[in-house]
Amino acid sequence: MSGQHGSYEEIVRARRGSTEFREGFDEARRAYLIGKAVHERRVALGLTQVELATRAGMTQSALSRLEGGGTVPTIPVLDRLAAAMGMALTVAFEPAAA
Amino acid sequence: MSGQHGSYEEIVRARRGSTEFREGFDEARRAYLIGKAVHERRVALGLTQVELATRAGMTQSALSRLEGGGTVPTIPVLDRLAAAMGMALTVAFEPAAA
DNA sequence: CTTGAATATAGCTGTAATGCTATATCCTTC
DNA sequence: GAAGGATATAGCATTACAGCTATATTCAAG
Repeated sequence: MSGQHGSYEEIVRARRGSTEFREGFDEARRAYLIGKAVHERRVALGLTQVELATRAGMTQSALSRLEGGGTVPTIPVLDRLAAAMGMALTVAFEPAAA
Repeated sequence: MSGQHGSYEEIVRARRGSTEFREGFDEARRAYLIGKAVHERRVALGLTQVELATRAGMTQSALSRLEGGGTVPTIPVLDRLAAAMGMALTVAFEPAAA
């Protein structure tokens, strides 16, 4: 058990510095932040998922998945969502923070 | 010929106002603008496609396709490109212009 | 014109998001 | 607790992007 325990922690420690691990983390955060923004805006508009999804030409299940941070949405989907929420999507390269 | 000619123009005219047509146009423009931004930044950095693609962990062919506006890139790819170009990607919902 | 580097394209495969339908689960009201 | 609305999840199919390799085309220098 102890051998397995040490081995597991070593693996996690090694992966933490790897590009793949970081990308996975960044993607999950990106998905989370987008989902959160959509959720908040939807609630602010007083819409159900069905209503917003219908407006955005998508399914309630897809919207639920998105709001929950389960996927990194495609830009066309985000464009449609933005329009449905009376907003505009900005996708831009900006100077990197120091 | 004239019947077909008129019919074709009517179809185009009808499609122009349709959501599908507009979405296709908006997507193409989105792809174009993103590709243009990447191209300009790459040239400004004095990098070849191979060099930038390598930095961004993608293939030269994918980069060429992207720069040419052939695809609407996924957000993870744009994130990697931004990092490779020393920039940051912004994806945000903003108030719609009037 | 030739050569080599840079870029664009072709054709196929793999992957992840989204769509679809159905259903489970949660939440609120009575 | 029951009922109904809202949301989350399951499982499968479809689609588009990106990967891969190879090659065609373009471009610039000699």
